[in-house]
This record gives sequence, structure tokens and C-alpha cells, in this order.
Amino acid sequence: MLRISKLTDYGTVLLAYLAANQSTIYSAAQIAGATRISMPTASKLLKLLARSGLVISCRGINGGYQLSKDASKISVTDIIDALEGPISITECSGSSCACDFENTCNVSISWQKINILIRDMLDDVSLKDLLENKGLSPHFHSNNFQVIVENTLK
Amino acid sequence: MLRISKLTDYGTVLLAYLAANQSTIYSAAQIAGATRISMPTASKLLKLLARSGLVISCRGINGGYQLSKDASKISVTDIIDALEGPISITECSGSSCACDFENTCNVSISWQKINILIRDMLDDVSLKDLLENKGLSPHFHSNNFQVIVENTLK
DNA sequence: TTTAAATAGGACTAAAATAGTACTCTTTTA
DNA sequence: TAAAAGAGTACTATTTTAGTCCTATTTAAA
Repeated sequence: MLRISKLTDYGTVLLAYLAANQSTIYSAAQIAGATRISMPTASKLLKLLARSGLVISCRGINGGYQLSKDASKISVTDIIDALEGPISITECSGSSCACDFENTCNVSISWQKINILIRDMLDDVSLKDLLENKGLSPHFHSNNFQVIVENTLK
Repeated sequence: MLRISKLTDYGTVLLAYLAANQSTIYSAAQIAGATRISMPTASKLLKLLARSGLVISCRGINGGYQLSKDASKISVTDIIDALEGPISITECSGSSCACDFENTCNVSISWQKINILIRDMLDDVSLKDLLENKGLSPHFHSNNFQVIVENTLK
């Protein structure tokens, strides 16, 4: 189903909350309350986000979290990397494949390229884009994709 | 990690095998042997692919499977749909969200749009592209993405 | 200087999704 | 009519994901 995990979804909500008041420090409890994400889970996620540098943490009384940089500078790829590790669409990296059938490896290499395509695409979506977005646009299709995909796979 | 399942990966390998000799009917056992995918698993996948119309099955002795149409007419989206159901990057569809915090829903709507973006992109990659692909190109980046993404999210 | 409030880190448990297997039924053709 | 093949379904095992809890450390205010 090619989906991000629930935790990553929660993570973007937490980040969106912080982005709304970028200079304010919020405690994990405050953030959890406002976003309706359970305290242990929010806390776990905020720790992960802090470790990968997307948020800055302050310990001690009156401590909490805030974004480490402007929301426009944080990409979806950054967020996924922080909470799930690097995006990889298949397990087989193409090098360690024990396949005797030529097409198998070609398929695997193609998946790698698709992986890079998706990664680059998500790198162009910022946290700011995510939270400013209003209204659902109708079905979208760009003919440019055909060109991009062809240039990538060939 | 935004990955397709192992089974879908196997599925593309099975399809790639069939695509190499599009007019030949291969039994599940033959396909499993050639691709080194276990017989029960290959059989399960081929049944799913048959049910969704990507391959044609023939029952009885000398039966087997073949592609239902040219490999260039089968897209990665078709394959994922057949084996995993429609691509959906998050659970929340944006309509049934019980969130009191405005940004939460904006985030969810943005994920939906990203979902459509990825889906359209994968719809432009055919099974033929997957298996003909030779050699891994170095890191790819298209500046067109920026434009496409902006047009989609705004 | 002590206390309370906060994060850091890790270990652990529970739940859900995924993968894999097995069995019976139906179809087809030699 | 027997054998070989797919169809369908149910079940089990494994792995991943989600969620919780506990202890240690840090910080600032009383």
C-alpha cells in the first residue's frame, strides 16, 4: 500500500503544531494535549525528532521543544528519514540479490530508481507546504511526469 | 519507510518473467522454478494477478498463466493495486478525522495530494520499463519537481 | 540546596499487518 | 476417467509497528 507509518503521520502533526508558533517552547505534555496524541507516543516521537535535529529540546523545568529551523526548510523526506529511516521501496538493494534470472535484477534496479524519484519529489515538499495547504484540489495529473520518468529510467 | 511489500516485489518478478515470452503459457510451477519464488507463494500471487486481470489463466492440464496485455500497457500502479489494494499514504482520508486542531486536517489533506502525485508518477512506469532497465544511472534530480509539487499543493 | 518538572534513553509488551502454507474444489484434456 | 493444473479459502507463523513504562539526567525556581 506504499504508506507512511502512523507514527510518521503523528510526527507531522506534532511538527505542524510547533510550526504554528515557531519561537515558542512547548512541553511534550502541551503538544500532546493540543494534538490529541497520547503523551507517551508524542514524547517518543519528539525525542526521535530531537535526535535527528528537526526540533531542539530544552531539558529541565520549563523545558520543551521547538523547531530547529523554519518550517519551509524542513522537507517531508527529512521527516520520514527521522522517524522511519531512509526511504527504501524494496529490501533488495540490487547488489546482494541471489537471482539467476536476468530480469529479476533489472526489476530491482528499476525499483531503486523509482525510490529516488519519490524521494526527490518528497524532498520538494516542506512542512510549511503541508500545513498551509487549504482545500482539496480535484484529481491532478501532469504530463510532465512522463518525461521525468523516462529520463530517469533510461 | 514507504516501501512496497515483499509480495509485490515478487509479483513484479513473476510478471517480468511472463513478459519475456508474452505469448507462452507457463504453469505456476514453471514460473516459480525459474524465478526461485516458492511454489505456494508464486501460486498465491498469480491467482491475485489473474483475479485483477493482469494475467490470463488457463485451468486444466497444460494450463498456466500469461500476460493479459502488452508489458508496456501494465503500469506499476496496476501491479500495486492488484497486490496491495489502492495506494494510500495515510489511513486518515481527511473526512473522518476527529481532530480539533486545524493544522491536523491540513496535513492530512496534503498527504492525500502527495498520494495522488506518487500514484500518477507510478502510473507512468510500465512493466516494460521495469524489466528493460539496464544499468543504474547516477543520482537523479529534476528541477521540474519543484514546479509540479507547487502546482499540486496550491 | 533541595525539590519539582521536564527531557533522554532504553526495555518491554501488545497489537496489527505481512508472509507463508495447506487443504479442498473445480476445470480441462489426454 | 485419471492426472495435472488453477481457484478459493482458511489457517499459522513471523515480523513489523505501535504503545507503554521505568529509571536517569538536567534545569530552574523556591
